[in-house]
Amino acid sequence: MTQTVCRDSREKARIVFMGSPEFALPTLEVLCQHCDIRAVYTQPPRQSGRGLHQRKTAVGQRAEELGLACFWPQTLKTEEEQKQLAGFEADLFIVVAYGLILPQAVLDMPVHGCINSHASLLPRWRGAAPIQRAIEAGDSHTGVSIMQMQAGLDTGPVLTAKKTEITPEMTAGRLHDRLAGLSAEMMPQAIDAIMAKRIQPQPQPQDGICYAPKLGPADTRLSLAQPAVRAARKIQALSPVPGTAIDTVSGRLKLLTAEAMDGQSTEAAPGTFLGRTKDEGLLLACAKNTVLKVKTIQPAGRQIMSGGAFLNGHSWAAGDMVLESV
RNA sequence: CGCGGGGUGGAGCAGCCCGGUAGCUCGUCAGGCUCAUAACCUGAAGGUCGUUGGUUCAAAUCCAACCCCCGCAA
Repeated sequence: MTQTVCRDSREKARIVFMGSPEFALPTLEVLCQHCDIRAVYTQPPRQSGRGLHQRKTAVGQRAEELGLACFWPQTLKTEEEQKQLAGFEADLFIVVAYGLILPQAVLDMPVHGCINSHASLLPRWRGAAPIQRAIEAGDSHTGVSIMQMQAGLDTGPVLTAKKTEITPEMTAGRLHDRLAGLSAEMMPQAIDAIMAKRIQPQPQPQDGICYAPKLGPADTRLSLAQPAVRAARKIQALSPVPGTAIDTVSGRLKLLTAEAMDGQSTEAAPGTFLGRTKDEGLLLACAKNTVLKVKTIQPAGRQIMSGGAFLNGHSWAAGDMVLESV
């Protein structure tokens, strides 16, 4: 039995997998079959969530369930950590949303280098929040790129990329799942190609570079003093987590899905409630006479519900200013 | 022991402080009005008020314990 495992292992690429959030899970699952995973690296458990308990990362948790050796160093800059990492004698490091910087010494460690899958069509949206920023910007499409890692932030030459459409109904959550799946689909081929040296990584073009800064506190508050189209994109870009909210006379409302009402206009000031739609939407005035249809909503402390359901329990009348004056 | 909100017919809420007939908006069903309708009118069905125990003549309401859901912050 042990011999069988050894024989299989010789044929499979020996890798170290590095990743942290859910985005990396589908790829981890696939590689579990396709490679000999010598070790999994992830971010250390942190206090998080309600109650501030120590929580493992999604990857840490899954790796444990899969019976994989799992490590969560604070940094890879120390000699000690690097020595351990080198001990796995991996052909390749696979990095998917790991969140720790790999020092040059680590990048140089595996025979075939380090490859990283990134949720955008590079060089567009390098950085921390490519999925959200692509939706927020109103991009018509995005994708996944797998690149050979370099020291810079998502600057390495691209091995392969796959494109997918961003429809108006797309939320960050759904796009996240789609791209996470794409990454998993693409990775085995990319690994085979690089191991066989069948692929020539293409340097990223100098044109079209842009960066996707990580989400911050400012992103979780929505201004209606912008056209409905922009507000709707922002809502979809932050949905379902962390979500973006407005403060109303009925408390804080996280807006989870919305669309701009192209055909409609209003004279009412931004923040005015304009009525409900037959399909359970809630209409709000935005800047420049535009109208926003909020489809789903989550009041603080409550469940997610449709705009119409929310209105059933609140006596908002068309024409009311519902934004809480600051 | 981070801070906080909530569990009431199918949905969203009020009632709780100050115990005493189950309320509102919507949905569903039936009928009516209408050329017609997502509009309007009339009527009906549908609830162990999260669970268990306690106090009381009487508990959705007061007390205790427990279960479940969620927001903030990180």
